[in-house]
Amino acid sequence: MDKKATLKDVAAKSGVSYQTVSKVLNGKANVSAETERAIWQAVEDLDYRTNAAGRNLRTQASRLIGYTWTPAPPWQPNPILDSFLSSTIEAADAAGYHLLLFPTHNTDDETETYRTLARTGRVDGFIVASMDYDDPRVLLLQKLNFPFVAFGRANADWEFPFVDVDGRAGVAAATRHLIEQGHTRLALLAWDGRSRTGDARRNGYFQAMEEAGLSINQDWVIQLPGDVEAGIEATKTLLSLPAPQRPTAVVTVDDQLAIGAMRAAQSAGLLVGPDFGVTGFDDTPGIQHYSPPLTSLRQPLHEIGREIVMRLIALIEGRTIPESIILPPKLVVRGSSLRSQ
Amino acid sequence: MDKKATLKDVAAKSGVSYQTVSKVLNGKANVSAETERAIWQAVEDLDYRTNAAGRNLRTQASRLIGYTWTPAPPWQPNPILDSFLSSTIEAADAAGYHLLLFPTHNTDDETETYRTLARTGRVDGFIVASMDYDDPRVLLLQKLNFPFVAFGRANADWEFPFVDVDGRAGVAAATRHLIEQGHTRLALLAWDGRSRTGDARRNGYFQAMEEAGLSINQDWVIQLPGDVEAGIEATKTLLSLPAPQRPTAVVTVDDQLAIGAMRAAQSAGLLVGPDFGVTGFDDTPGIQHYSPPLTSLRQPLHEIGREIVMRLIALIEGRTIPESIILPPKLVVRGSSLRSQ
DNA sequence: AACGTTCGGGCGAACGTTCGCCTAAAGAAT
DNA sequence: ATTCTTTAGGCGAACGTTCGCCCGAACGTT
Repeated sequence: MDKKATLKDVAAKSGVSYQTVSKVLNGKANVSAETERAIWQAVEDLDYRTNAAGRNLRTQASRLIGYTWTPAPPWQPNPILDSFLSSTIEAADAAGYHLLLFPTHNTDDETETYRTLARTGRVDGFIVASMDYDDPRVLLLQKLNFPFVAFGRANADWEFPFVDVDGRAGVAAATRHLIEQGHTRLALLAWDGRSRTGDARRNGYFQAMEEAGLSINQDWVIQLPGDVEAGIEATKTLLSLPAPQRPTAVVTVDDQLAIGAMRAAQSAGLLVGPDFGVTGFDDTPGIQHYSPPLTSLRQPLHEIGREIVMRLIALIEGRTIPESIILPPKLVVRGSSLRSQ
Repeated sequence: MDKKATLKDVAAKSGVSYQTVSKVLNGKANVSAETERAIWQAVEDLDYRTNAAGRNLRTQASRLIGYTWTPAPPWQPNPILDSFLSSTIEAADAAGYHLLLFPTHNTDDETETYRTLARTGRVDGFIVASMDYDDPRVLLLQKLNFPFVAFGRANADWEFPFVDVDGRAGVAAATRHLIEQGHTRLALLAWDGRSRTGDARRNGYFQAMEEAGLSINQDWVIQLPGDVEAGIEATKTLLSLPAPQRPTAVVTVDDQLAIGAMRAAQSAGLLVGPDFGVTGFDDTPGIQHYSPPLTSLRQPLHEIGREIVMRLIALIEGRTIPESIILPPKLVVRGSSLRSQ
């Protein structure tokens, strides 16, 4: 590495003190036009750039935002990573921040990494995703009084800034859509375990069913892990019900489950769409090329990233932060849910 | 934010000078067992963590690695991002480094961001991906004498540390596999434009065809953008050839093209696999659930991430760096390339 | 008794900024 | 002619580390 020019080098070259150079560069100066020109000239000649470590030390800020996510197994697509990261990075960049990625050590205490990053001043704030009830990260960051914005919510009575997607409204829309297609016997594939996101999506189904005056068969609501295999198994079970109780469509809370449902229905000789309706959640890139293309709910990831970053930076910089928001997903209708193709 | 304990606080509490505390924490001390205990006790009591800005300034290092990628359009899956990032982060973390993500501004000079990040000392080195011939980033970083390791190669006569995947061997294996399935008329869908990666993959096809003594029809080699729509169009063209010159299988250089090929073949009433063989490249997560599941080439992303990071950190820390390596992708055979299902 | 040696730890300095306060000179106002 | 105000920029200090050098005391050696 070549050594870099410092403020002192620029100062020496332009004949002022280095503190004055600093002021000029930060627009806080009170200097003659001539001096200013000389300084900028020297900056250019030396290709001077403010040293990040020096600035960080002095300002007690890193201009870094921490983010982590739980990587999917290699055979499972991550429906949102690319879009979410790129919109986040872009928004952060516009405000002079960068994103720092850190790993999730599932071995030990999962909050330890957050604590270290916070206390060492490595990052100025966190984007906390994959939220869950009683999320220990929220507890920790609140105790540390450290800036963060969540993607999603936790316990109903916890207060913290967040941006969330209205999973209930989304799944309700999908359910209504299937009902409009003429289905009356609709099953639900939802996640097992309790999570706020899972509860919301499940409730969307209940809400839409109730509003349509449709009864819900206990056997139609299946809780399972969110992967294709589980979706296949569950759908097989559904299709083995006696004909009058057999559902003609299935609403799912993620695309993996929906893919499983499609595969199982197809193995059973059903035509997905006309015979058996399926909807997913996330609009995972690529599902438009499945046969049939999968109807799904698309989260406004670009907006989510922007809104999260905007709030977080306001929080970091001590400005007042806009109210938390809940954004609606968009139902993208494709062949898997259409009776007539 | 609560204020954090510094070395001086720890020193005051344990009755030594703060410099001594620093030495103990870094294992360079020469102190009595008793003093050492007292210091560690104070560290624990105060929950002291080394301040990153202070250390960075003093050591002239950020312990940050820069990475950027070109985001895919939202409807296109990114086949490698999740796996590559997580393996990279993990490897970096193990060595005490973090990953800094920065955006690609396609508006202005694309190297400007690299230059700034390097000269401000924001990062200690780069992972440079999406390599191409005459890549200006390589030129810049070499001029700056700044540490980087590339994922992929550029011009044949350029020398720099890299980790690459043997695209030629991969596509050759896919081609041979189709030949073994009994195909003799094989087409190739390859990227237009020149890129080292594209050339390598294309050459894999030529190599395998030649080795098998099969002749190549000019019409069978199509250069096109790497997306599904282009794949569909190109395959339609192939299928409209007079029967004797019509290919019975197509080798592609990425999964998007392969998906396009499958769709076009299916629209033409062909059974993909038995009637028409297709292979892709990247083993994009999710393609195992297409109908039929797509045969593809899987890059050893976990190993790639590890090897890149290992080299980069060696470079940064001035250690001797292992030779660059070229890793083989693995052919994952699925229904799209099998004659008998 | 004078001399080295090791042990245990102190101390000054520097990394590159930013920030608040100070001041010399010049011009304006009384 | 004196005072007041602005203009233009200097200066000291501090952010929290790490590193090399120094030094006193204790100990053992001729």
